[in-house]
Amino acid sequence: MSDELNERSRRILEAIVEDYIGTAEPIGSRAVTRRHHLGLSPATVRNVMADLEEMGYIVSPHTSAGRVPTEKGYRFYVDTLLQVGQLDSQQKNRIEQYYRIDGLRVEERLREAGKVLSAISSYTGVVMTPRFNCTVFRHIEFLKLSQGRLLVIFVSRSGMVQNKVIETDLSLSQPELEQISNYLNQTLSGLSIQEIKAKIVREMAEEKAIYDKLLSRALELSQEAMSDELGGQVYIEGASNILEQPEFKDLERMKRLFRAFEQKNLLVELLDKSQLARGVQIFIGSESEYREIEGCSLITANYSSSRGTIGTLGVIGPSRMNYSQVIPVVDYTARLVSQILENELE
Amino acid sequence: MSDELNERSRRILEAIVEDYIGTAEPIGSRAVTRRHHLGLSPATVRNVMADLEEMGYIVSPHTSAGRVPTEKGYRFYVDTLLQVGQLDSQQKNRIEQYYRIDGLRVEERLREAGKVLSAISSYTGVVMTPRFNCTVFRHIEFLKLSQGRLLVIFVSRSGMVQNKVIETDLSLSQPELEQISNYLNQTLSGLSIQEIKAKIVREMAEEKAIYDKLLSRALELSQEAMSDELGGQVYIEGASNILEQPEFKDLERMKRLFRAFEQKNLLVELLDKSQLARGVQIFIGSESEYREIEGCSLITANYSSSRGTIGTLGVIGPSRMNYSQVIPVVDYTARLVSQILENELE
DNA sequence: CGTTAGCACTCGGAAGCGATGAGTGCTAAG
DNA sequence: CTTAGCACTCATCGCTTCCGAGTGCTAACG
Repeated sequence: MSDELNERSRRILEAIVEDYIGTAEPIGSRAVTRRHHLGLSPATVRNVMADLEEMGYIVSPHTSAGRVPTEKGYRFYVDTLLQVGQLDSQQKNRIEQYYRIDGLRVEERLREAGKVLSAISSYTGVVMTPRFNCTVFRHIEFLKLSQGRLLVIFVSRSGMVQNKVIETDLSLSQPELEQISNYLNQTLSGLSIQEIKAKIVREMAEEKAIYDKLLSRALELSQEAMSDELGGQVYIEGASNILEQPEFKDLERMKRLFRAFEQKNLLVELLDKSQLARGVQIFIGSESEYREIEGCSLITANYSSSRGTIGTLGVIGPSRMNYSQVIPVVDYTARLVSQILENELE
Repeated sequence: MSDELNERSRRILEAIVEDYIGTAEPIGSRAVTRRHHLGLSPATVRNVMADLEEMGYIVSPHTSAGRVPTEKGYRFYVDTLLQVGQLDSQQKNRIEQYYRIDGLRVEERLREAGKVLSAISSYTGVVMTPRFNCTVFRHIEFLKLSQGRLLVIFVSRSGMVQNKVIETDLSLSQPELEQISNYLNQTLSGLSIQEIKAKIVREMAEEKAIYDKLLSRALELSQEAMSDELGGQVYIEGASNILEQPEFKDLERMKRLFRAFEQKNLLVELLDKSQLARGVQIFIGSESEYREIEGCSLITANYSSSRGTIGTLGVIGPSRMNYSQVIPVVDYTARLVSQILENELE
């Protein structure tokens, strides 16, 4: 596909994309020659632009307007034209400043990261907390709420606290529950949740051989407790920031985006996908397969600790997004968050 | 003040407010006579309207438009003209339907309440979780994160889990921390946080007399742990709902509101105020003293359990809000939430 | 043969303009 | 005190016009 475009066409496409990112207004042939002295006349540029349009990289909103990049255009730009620079140290400092706060919980730090992303990029920041499955066990606690209902509290090695309510037929007294907690805390410490799940299944299979009532109950409870996926919460920060973008003058479009923000499960799916890949990922417009965020792009990166904790963060903005600026910011923030998860917990 | 208006004026003001709530368009003298047969001619109504305007209950946006209620107008309407009906059982059912979900944590239930408020009112729902200070102690747990940093987990009697990170000079081993946890769990069980704080202060004062090292450390830790206000989280649900309201055609106004939603501490302050009162509270426009939510009204009610837990929930919408419908919804939802807090935990 | 100048054409958006009509305040009669 | 009548105001709507940015095409140029 990249053979399709010769050097000149590329430079012109690049000019159009960059100018459009800057101005949010359709770019005409004249504007291209004016701002980038390519040694070409507007007429020549026009010919090239007609070709680019034919190939689907740009479109014109109406006859007498300039051209605007299509998704394909942005994609080509991002893949082959764009070179992402390093963050200058000034911006690095600016990001780091945000993290100089002590005594925060992991959750707060993650939320803070979302705010940073939003503030620096001037779009909207998103952070997905680590999936429970991807964390390492540190501590579990059972508290009896009422007959048949138990509150379970998990703590992961990185210090994230999660809780859920489970219903069970086993009628256990609080002292018995404490025994079970103690037992599990000893035997499961340091294992990943996935390992634990496997272990439980394995031991349950040998259950007939288990005469230890406590053990069998402990297994039953912990299976129940870990049954479904926990976590994967999404923080959306600075949603109002995105309203400054001229594309959201359009009321309808804005409503749709905010609806999407409220349906967080949608974002969870999307962010989950990007968790499989390494490095910075970029979804442009409908590539994300969610019509709700039509015309928007999403730039994500994973953060992780050597303990296996893994989550995703990123920025949502209009497709007309300042990729060259946002990409390194997302990248750097993800690294910083990883580092914090690593260091702060020693 | 209510002497100011005779019966006829009141009925006309009522008509204007109600019609305006319904149509969102300025109400003219003719419209009043047409929709409410008061046995008066438009000319008479005009005279009355001129008086009402003079007194500040209504204004006209421009010469040739009808009249629109002022904040004073809404306030008078709410205070003396409005009679709130009971919820019909159909709506009650509709609300209750939302709560038929099992196995939810208290936090999720509260969030759900916000969604209900939003869905039923078609404005935006807000819920403030109980302030930590207003809960009853159930359980505490200390986990060591790294040198000098401890994770503290609290559970309230209603099953709400909160955690924070504290920094301490005391270097304690995990077993010691467990001892302390156990000690505190035994001695503090069933006390309200406020009682506990008082107790700690009292016992600290007698500290010289304490030779029990464990006890003294336990006191120190728990004081640190409870030092500042926890909780008071605000959930905002259905923010996008409010965008359907014609007043938010105005981009600027909308931005301001969404900015306000992001500054949750602002809402915390506001909701805190209403926590002092009993029953349904109504803030109209600038009465709330927050310019950010200019032109908006807030209807709140407290929920509580006999255990002393207490929080606030409500609805935010434009001042042109359907008070007669929303007030009973907020009231009923608060009761329902109280009941759930009470029952579910047996 | 690629490039460029010239030109006619398109079309969205702003500006101007008058008609419309809802609504008002005032006055005078009932 | 109420109301009918009337002159007046002014936002809104639809219409036309104008402007200019931008295009595609053609023909000339190097």
